[in-house]
Amino acid sequence: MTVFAHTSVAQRSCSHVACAACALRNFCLANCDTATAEGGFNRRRLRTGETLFQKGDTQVALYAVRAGFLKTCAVLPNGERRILGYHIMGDVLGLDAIGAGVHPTESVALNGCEVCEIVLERADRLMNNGNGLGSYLRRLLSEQIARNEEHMVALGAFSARQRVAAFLLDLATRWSVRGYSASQFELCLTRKEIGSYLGLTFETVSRTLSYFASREWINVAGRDIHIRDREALQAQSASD
Amino acid sequence: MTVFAHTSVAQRSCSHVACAACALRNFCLANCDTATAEGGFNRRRLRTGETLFQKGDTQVALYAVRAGFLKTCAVLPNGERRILGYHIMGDVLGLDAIGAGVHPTESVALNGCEVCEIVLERADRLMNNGNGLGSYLRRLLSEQIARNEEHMVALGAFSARQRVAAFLLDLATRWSVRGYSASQFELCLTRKEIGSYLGLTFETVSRTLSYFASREWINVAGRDIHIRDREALQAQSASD
DNA sequence: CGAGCACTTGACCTCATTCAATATGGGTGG
DNA sequence: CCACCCATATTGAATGAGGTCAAGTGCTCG
Repeated sequence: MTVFAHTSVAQRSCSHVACAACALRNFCLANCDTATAEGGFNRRRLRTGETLFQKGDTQVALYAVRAGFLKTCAVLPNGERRILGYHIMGDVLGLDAIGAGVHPTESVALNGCEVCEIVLERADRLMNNGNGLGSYLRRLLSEQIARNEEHMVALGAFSARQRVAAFLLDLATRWSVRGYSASQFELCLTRKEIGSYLGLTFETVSRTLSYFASREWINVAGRDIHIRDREALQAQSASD
Repeated sequence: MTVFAHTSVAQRSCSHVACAACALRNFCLANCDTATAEGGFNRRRLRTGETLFQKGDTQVALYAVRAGFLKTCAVLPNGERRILGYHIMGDVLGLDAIGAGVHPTESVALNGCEVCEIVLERADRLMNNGNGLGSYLRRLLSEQIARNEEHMVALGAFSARQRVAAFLLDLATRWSVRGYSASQFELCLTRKEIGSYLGLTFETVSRTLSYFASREWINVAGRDIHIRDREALQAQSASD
């Protein structure tokens, strides 16, 4: 196994053919020549409902979403699931498993998905070569902590309307960052799942969406959302 | 500036005199010969109420608590603070700042504190030497994510009694891991701060502690807590 | 000794949950 | 193609956990 001693000049740009076709080259872990030079990543395809990793899995790996939509859940002792996060193309999953060497959560595809998998053992080998991949991952980890902290604030301090408004705006932003419409998109989550993520019941989520629709801030048709008044939602998500 | 090319055999044991006296050698970042060999860390002493770092600080650093008790807060647009975590000896702070290069939170001493400070720039230099310090930090980051996820579940799914019981047990565990009593300790937080951390009002925290005391599960005297029935608290924190 | 903060406790109220009834709609098999 | 089913979603009404407001105690510090 070759271990790379030198760092490419263009650390953050991916010219390797395996990744050049990937729409995620600006997000993905593969975004580093030394990684692809070692042979690229495993690809995995998942159908709706299929499990990417389970709580307790010791085959610890990181995953970059190439296509599709996944959720990550905490599994409570009574078997209940609470959604901790949802992931769209360009997101990285499995960051909470590095510490213990065991996945403490489970991740499930919400529609057809394709992910890049990199087994941690291998990532570790790559990262300790002073090639910048290590600090890239540290940044990812730290950003995840900062995002989770925002969600903790929402869960601890915001009303149902604030949470739902913030959720819609977060989704809109994430899609628009990736070049998609910020005003029209599909909730790939059921009302129940949104509730689980926001610490609310599904009835409350449904009522709140109806309330926003009645004010003509959004249009709702099942899981299709059309944001008509972003300002109003922003005001709602921020209002004391 | 010397950059270390070789890794000490005893990566995780600290024999350097500056750290040998430190009760935290099993936790602290300094727990690596190459770090101390480069000259040790800055030490900072803080009085009650003094700020370790503020939201927006660009002098990004990590901190290991040597003594004392600190809280980390999110600062809301209206100036309100929500407590995201509290830290006792051996904990590491500032992990959420690595990604953006700016501290997104603030940290305040709740009593007299001493911390080791390592500026990120310097830490980064040390970590890219294949000496294991990088993967040590990754583990810390990942463990922080896993801990935050547990707290997210608590905030989203648990009742007031469950949250307060879990909080007491968490504190007990953290003290006992460090060799102190798991049944008798001081809450270094006010009721208001506990409430902020748990997503509750201070009245609810007070009432809940009184309720536990009335059941003789704990004794409460101001901020001094005596846990008399750990089993009961555990049952309470887990009960549906 | 008075001011101010932390804490406790009571009474009331509100927002979200719970329970329930009723659509809606995609998928399957006849 | 339709009929049926089950999961999902909406909406209403009742309930309750926790929030809000308020009163009063105790403690610390100047």
